[in-house]
Amino acid sequence: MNRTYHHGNLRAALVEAGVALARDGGPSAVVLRAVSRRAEVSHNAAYRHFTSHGDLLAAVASSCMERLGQLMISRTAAVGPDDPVPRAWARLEAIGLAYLDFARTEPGWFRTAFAGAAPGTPKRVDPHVTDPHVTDRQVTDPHVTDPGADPYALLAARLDELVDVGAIPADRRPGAEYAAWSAVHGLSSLLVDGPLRDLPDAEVRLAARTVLAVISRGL
Amino acid sequence: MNRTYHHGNLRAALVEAGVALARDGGPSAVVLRAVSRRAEVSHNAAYRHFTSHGDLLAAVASSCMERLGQLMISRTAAVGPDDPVPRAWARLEAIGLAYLDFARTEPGWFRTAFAGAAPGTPKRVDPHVTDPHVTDRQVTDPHVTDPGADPYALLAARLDELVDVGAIPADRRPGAEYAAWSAVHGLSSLLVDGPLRDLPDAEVRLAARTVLAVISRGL
DNA sequence: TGTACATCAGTGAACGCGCGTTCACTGATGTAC
DNA sequence: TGTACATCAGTGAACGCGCGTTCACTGATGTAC
Repeated sequence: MNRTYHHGNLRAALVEAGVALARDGGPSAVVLRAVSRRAEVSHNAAYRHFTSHGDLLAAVASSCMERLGQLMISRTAAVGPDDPVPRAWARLEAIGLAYLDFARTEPGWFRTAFAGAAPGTPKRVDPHVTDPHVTDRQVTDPHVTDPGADPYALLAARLDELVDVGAIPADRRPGAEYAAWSAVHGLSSLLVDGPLRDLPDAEVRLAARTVLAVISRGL
Repeated sequence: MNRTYHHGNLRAALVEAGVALARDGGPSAVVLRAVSRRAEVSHNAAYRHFTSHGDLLAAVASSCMERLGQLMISRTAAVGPDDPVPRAWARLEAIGLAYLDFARTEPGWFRTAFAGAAPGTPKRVDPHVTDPHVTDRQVTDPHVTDPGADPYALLAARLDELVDVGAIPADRRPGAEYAAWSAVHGLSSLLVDGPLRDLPDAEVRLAARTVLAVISRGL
């Protein structure tokens, strides 16, 4: 980070500052003036790189989402090379646990990742898009810089693997991502933000175990 | 609502006004001054009935939570009187669908119901409480006026029923509420607030069906 | 039944706050010749 | 290599805004005698 009058990479520095603020305070801490302050820049400099506060927040949210994806990737890679079937199950469980751990250890980032599109700034998904590079069901944020770290895609890959190795019948595959994602995301939300906020650790472990077991069994 | 200088029931009127605002705008629309305006009262009158804005918001959130519970109750009651086992399953599914429908048709209320305790105003749950009237695992808001309309308790009752009629083995009961609640809450959140916000209706139906099927099968 | 008085439940004005955004500006950079 | 100049990326001051909260107040109500 050079210290000339022209910053050099202010956009990235602002996102980084926003991520740091989001870590403790969640999305509401990503305040334009506070972010600028932290980046040691006047509070209107951000307008050279973002059209509005919401635009900046969306970029910060994408970065948080990517961090979640990175954790999922590293946990998947750490799963030992068993037989294909138990391995595929273990890898699914690994991304589920990564998701839960991310939510629990970085609640600010977790909340920010899913607060990217405020009401009034809906994230449009046009189902009739014809661009061949756009997959059939694109739900991720286009600003995520590493498309390989998209949590949704990572989940879909695990489910495909389960079908490929014959662990689950192919006719169970449609909609399976909704079930798996909902269960893990729901527990995360209830624990981070919701009425299970103060659940004792032992209960949290029981909840995590049960959720993952019910999903595996149910698929 | 009498129109004397002394309102008579301003507390209830403020909560009602807050609920009306939350319906369109979610929790962030429950602004102390806006609520007072809607109740046609000066904007500091609320301090006769609530200690702070957060206190008012919590009361509004409880009311929203109660509405969710009421819908779950009425849907449960509408389930036909089959044999005990399919009936118990149908009743579980009914509360799950009620939850999803509530989230989809009243997103403002749904978001407000779960926004009651903002970070900084944690809802304390003391696991060592000795009051015999407090159940073992109290997670609900003490301000809910109808304790019978507590969504968590309603879910627990359905799961107990499933065990009672022999639909699921008793050793599957512990933690089952986490799995069922997480899955349904997670899908609701992803659809209302999250990346599945713009999912086409057909996909929403597939998602709902899959989530409920996976949970039933997994239990 | 009438009156004095304490208490309750509202009012109206004002406070300081941090926010997002806009404006006219200026210093730094890159390019054409 | 040097210079003129357009463009880029910052600055500093100011804007209006609605917010939660506090203050001194006053009209309405209920109670004791």
